[in-house]
Amino acid sequence: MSKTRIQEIADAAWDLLSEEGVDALTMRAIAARLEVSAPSLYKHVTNRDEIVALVQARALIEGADALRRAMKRHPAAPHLPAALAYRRWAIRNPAQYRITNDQPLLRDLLPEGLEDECAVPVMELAGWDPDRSRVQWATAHGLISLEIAGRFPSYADVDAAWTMAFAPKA
Amino acid sequence: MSKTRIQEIADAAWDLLSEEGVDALTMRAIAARLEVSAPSLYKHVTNRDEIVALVQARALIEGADALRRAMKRHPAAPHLPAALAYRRWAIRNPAQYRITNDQPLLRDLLPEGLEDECAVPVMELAGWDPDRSRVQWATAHGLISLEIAGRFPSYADVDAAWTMAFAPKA
DNA sequence: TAAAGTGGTTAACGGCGTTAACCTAGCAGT
DNA sequence: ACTGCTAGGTTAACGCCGTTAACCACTTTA
Repeated sequence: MSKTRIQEIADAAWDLLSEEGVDALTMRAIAARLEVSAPSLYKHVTNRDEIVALVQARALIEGADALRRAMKRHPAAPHLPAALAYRRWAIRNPAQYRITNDQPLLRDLLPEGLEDECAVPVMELAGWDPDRSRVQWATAHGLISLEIAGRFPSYADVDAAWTMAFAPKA
Repeated sequence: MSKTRIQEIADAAWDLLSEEGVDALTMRAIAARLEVSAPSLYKHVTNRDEIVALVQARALIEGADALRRAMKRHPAAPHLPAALAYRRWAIRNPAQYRITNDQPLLRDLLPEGLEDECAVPVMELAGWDPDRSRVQWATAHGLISLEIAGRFPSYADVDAAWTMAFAPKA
């Protein structure tokens, strides 16, 4: 059973983001990667947003997986390792991170329940306190967003900030 | 002494963002607001980025001012009021917030030293600890960014998250 | 008075998402 | 074996985008 064409489109979009960044994600560029003309993409997808949603779905899943793996590896004190694993994933996939977190999620086009599923690990880390989980999520997201946007000066010790934010308090 | 044309362009861009959002900030729309053709903007500005930079500069200043005013009003316990004032400003100017914080700052086009100036109030709130200031900045930015992007469910108590993040610890 | 500069104009280019119209190969049903 | 449908391509084109080129009129300056 080979890859469906939609999967090939999603993969091409993902690779394009990895290699050339957010602005390179055009219908024509995706099509070129599949050696096909741009309009033919519309035989498989209703519009560009549907492709963006495929990317967002994969990004949500990969981010949550990174969190879960780190939590499993460090069951005693998972906070900092999990946070750093999430950061690592984001810094390695900045275009995908931005396309899923710096603009509205295309909820209508996402698999049912996916967003909630991916929030579970964060909830767990926060001891199922919803306010705390939102603050911790926001802190991680803020640090990543500012780092990706280049808002920290080059001499900034970003690791120290993550440690301060997520290391168990004495 | 009347407004310079560049100031009129910056104001038109600002208003356009307020009224129609990030995607509406096109050269043609700005020009239309000034009842002028799009190419004539290039007599005053070298490209669109220069206009974006004007918006970013104003947003940085207004955000920092909101912080400073709140700190002055609540000298005893400034953290939460300052954070909420910053949030309030951002939520009222979401397009401007996004254009200056969700993409790289156009540093080359910003007034010299502006970025550092605007970071001062945050530094002061963090007791001049650079790591702490970055964490607090990131937390506020993360909460705002997620709120603007609609990532919190409608039933979420966002105020409670801000209180947890910024209220003086017992 | 002539020259230079200022701030407009229209036409146009290449890139974008998207639509319309068409074509062709493969398969299904009679 | 012929018919007709469908799946998945094609090219041409539209209206938007940022931007450039060429031109023009008015004002200032030498």
